Amino acid sequence: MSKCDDGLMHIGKLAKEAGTTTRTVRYYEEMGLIYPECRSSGGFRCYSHEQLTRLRMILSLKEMEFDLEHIKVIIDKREQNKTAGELAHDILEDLNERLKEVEEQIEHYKHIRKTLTQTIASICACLPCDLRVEERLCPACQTFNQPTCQSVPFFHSTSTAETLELKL
Amino acid sequence: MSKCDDGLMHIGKLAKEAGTTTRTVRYYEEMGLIYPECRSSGGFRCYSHEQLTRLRMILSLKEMEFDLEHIKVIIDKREQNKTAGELAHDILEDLNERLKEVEEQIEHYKHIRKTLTQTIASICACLPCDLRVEERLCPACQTFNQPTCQSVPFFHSTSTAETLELKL
DNA sequence: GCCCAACCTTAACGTAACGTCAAAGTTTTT
DNA sequence: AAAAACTTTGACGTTACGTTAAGGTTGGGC
Repeated sequence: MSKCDDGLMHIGKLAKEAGTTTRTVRYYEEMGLIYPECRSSGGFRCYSHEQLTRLRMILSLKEMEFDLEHIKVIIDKREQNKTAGELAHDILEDLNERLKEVEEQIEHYKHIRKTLTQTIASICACLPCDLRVEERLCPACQTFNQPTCQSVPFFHSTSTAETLELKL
Repeated sequence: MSKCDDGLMHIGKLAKEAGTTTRTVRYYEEMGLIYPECRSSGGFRCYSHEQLTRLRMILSLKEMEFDLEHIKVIIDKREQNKTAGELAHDILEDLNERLKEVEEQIEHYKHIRKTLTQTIASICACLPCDLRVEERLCPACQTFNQPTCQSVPFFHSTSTAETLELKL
């Protein structure tokens, strides 16, 4: 009979059940997010099923890419003696805020995609060019913002960038 | 007449022109991405307009969220004595690969958005609940995966998560 | 009671791309 | 020449862990 046997588990089991690593669990402990129920006589961390639930909540929020600081704030709200309705209200704020950020991320990456796509199209035009490095450095092509020399690829962008500032 | 006056500029000017910071420029130098044309007698870095163009290229690629290691590889390709067409071919590979990753990012955040939206909808149902913390811990609600108790909010998810694992 | 594998402990360095001092030297302006 | 503005190197801080390292603990078999 181990000291940690009445429904408790060591860190390895906890981590595996939650689908994470022991290092992560220890780190979360350092950050004040989760603590073992007790320690074995030898110093091993022992966790209850309730801890497992808590860990799963943390990982859930992490999947939404909340940072640990924020996750701490969110799960600590449960400890404040509020009604479930009040708690729901609080947490909804966090989730809605995060939702907004996520939508901004989507827009951000759509913007990147657009720029990339346009740059790719531009550069495709240069595939047939046979000029070498030295030849590419002709005065005409060094004219900024004016790709006057047709056979020498010179991609650029102003601050209202449509394509990347790439010089071949 | 400064030592750095024939069309050259110090690091502050360079950074400002490129829309970045001096710390960033120095860091890029550490990483082997860009070097000053020369140093003043007092040790100040002096950059030419060509360096500025290079820095702009680096920042352009950074906006596409290439890591610096990769950016180094890409801009170093210009030094290899290839034709513009060959170079274009090489760079197109990098850009297309990045494009694919960006599209994955978009899907990733769309997935997060979906989960968040569904969780928000679930939790909204709990807003009218008046139960307090201790009351919420009733045996019925601790039954995993079975929110049998209607007035006690208990949000969960299996591995095929549709909403977050949040327990109010 | 002993042994060994499998597990656990703390400690500490490494990561990416800079931000942010600090203390001291240089350049530019007044 | 003094002061303001700029630059230098150096070094620690950031986030969320991964990855050794060196050494204890547990659990099961004999």
